[in-house]
Amino acid sequence: MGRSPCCAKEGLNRGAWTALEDRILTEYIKVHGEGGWRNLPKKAGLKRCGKSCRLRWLNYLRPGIRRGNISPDEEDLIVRLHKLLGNRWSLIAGRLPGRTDNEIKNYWNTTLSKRIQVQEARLSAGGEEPISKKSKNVLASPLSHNVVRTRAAKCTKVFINPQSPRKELLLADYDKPMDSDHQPNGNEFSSPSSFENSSSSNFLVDFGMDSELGFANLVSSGFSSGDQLFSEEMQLYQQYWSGNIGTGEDCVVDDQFQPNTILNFQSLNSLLDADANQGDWLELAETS
DNA sequence: AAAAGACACAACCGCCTTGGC
DNA sequence: TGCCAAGGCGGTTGTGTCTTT
Repeated sequence: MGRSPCCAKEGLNRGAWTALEDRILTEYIKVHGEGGWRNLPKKAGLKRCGKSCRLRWLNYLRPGIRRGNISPDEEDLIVRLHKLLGNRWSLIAGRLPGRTDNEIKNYWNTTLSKRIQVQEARLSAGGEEPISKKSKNVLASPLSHNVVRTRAAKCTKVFINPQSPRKELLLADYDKPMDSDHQPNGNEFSSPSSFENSSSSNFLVDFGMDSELGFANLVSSGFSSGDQLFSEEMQLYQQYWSGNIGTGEDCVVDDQFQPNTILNFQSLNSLLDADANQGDWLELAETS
């Protein structure tokens, strides 16, 4: 009944890893490589759950891990990315070389969320009650009004409402706040304009890509050097919007765009530099 | 100096997604 | 197409350390 546990718990070590266990795991992975976590403990001679081995390796033993001393720049980046992505720790960590999702998550929950809370409390003149341990989880949750939900929007086609100007989706439009009550469905990806018009079907994007991947790559590829965003795919996309690719009504574009294809953001830097509501312009549908 | 409370972070848990068959 | 195993992820807990009283 129910899900079988990842491993038998009996006779396994739990809690903090010893130096010896670390060495065994490191040596084993050096020889055999990563993967096969379930069988790894038995093969390596570790009395640990496979998941535990994986976590230990990814978060602490893996080469290139940086520990502690999160710089102000990194901190700033975390705050911005969290504002945009919510608790997508792995995505955030992907933008911070050497940092792990677990470390960032911990840092957020113990330090940053509180600091932000204090800052916000100062801004809003009324004094707020001190942060209790119980309120931590609330603080850690994404700010719902401006978090980009990037999950599961598989796309293979682009549909354009012929009535809509092609460049309607350029960044200028995204300055407008989106109707937060709007609940997109299916594979819909709507421009703010379409939200404002309560016409969610004006614009559908289906790029044959995992939008999460696309956005993750957007974040990781262009964030620190905004103009890099204008990759080949970007140029293709721009050509498309300027009418050089695809013609006619309800243009269907297949295979023109690679997974990293993104909308015409001027740069992610400017995106993140803008005010707190900036994240509102993008919302990808969650599949239900 | 000791106890209590707060903090920081490593590790665990369970759900979800993905890929192979 | 459905099932299952494996991997990945985010939330939560446990515990050692630090700070305050």
